[in-house]
Amino acid sequence: MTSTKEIEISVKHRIFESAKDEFLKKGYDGARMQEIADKADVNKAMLHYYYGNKENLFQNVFAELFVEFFPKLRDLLQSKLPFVEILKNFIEIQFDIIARNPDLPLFLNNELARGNVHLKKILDAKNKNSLFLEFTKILQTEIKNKRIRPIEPTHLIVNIISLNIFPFISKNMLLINLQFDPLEYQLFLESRKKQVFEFIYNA
Amino acid sequence: MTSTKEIEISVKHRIFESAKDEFLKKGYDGARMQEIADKADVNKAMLHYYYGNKENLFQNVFAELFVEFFPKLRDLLQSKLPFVEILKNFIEIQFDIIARNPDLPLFLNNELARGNVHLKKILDAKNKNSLFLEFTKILQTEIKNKRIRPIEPTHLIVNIISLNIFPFISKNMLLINLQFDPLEYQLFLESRKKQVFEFIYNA
DNA sequence: ATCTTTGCTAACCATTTGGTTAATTGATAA
DNA sequence: TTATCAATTAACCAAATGGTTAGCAAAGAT
Repeated sequence: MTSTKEIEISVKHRIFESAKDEFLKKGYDGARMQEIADKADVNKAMLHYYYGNKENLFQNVFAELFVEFFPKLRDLLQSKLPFVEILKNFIEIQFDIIARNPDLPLFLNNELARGNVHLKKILDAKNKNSLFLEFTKILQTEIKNKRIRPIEPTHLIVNIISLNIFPFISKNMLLINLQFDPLEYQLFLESRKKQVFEFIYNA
Repeated sequence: MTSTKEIEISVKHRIFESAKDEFLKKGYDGARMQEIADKADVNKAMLHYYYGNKENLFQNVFAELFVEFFPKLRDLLQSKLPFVEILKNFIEIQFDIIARNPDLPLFLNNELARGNVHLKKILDAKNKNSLFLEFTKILQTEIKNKRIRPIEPTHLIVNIISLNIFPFISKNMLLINLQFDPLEYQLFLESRKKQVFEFIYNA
């Protein structure tokens, strides 16, 4: 029934998923090849058989993590929707993407801080004609036409990203400082999307 | 001139500072005892002589990192200043503390994400009668007296923290996404304190 | 039937890394 | 002067960890 080919895909895929878990949770340094193998329920030698070495496995994993990230936001910014709608959608789309990958932002910042050159290259490339440049232009037009309060576009953009991403990056700090239990935290996140929009809109 | 005692203090202190650097930069897993010894210009055995083992050295380091953190903010919240002043000072004090320890937030979130139990304990303890609870009370009073726009206090607090801390945690991402060079980033940070206050105040 | 290729495993290897130890130095006290 | 004790070092050790290898088993090709 299971052809050699199917098995190959399945094992390779299990390794990949397991590695993704492990790297996201523990970072490059903390991740253990043996642990990845165990979670994928394969012999450790299989990791090298399919992916050569740790570094390469790592790169395979996070190269995939970006595929989803940018297209939706780019489409939005090029649409002709009214500004409020763009703003609202921008916040929501970004929020949803991150909610689906809650460990990603902390992971990325970590690897960058660690000086992961390869990751930096990938990001630089993805970021060629920058989303934020485009957003900046839209904001400048709005400000010139006095449809929104004057603000340095860079700051506004950073504000939006901050408000959206920070609760995910700092999940554990928030749990401690606000004395949330995990359920309360969940509810908090769910009410957050709307709150962030309102907050930005008011400011 | 240099008595034995002075040397002891000096060597131990050099180890401590070096370890702080290394742990903040690389995290527990990434930090290397040899590297710490080299940076402190001492024999590796000295680390164990003075601090026993890696775990203990680590705990010594980050236990100290909190001393400065909370008292100032607590004093502020217990003062009788008008709300706007409290808000303004809260933002500024928090910002300044973090600006002086820019690597700390990322480090903390990391260690918590990796399940550092000891760190969690320290934070729990420091956080006993919570700052944020106190701030929440102040906010509720202000809202009841209709001096500020109604908002869930938790969200407002998270907003303030987000806006303040995120640019430090995500330094590298911002450098890439906004295509800043380090100098521009520096200037950006300096203008940020005021911007954050205005933004919050308007919202 | 048999040869070849591919997926897979156990056992092994080399390096790194946290940690130890025995010996040395140098200051201080007797 | 000598005994003592803390500070320091080089050399070493054991465990962990990323990586390799020789061989097996089963599917496909000839």
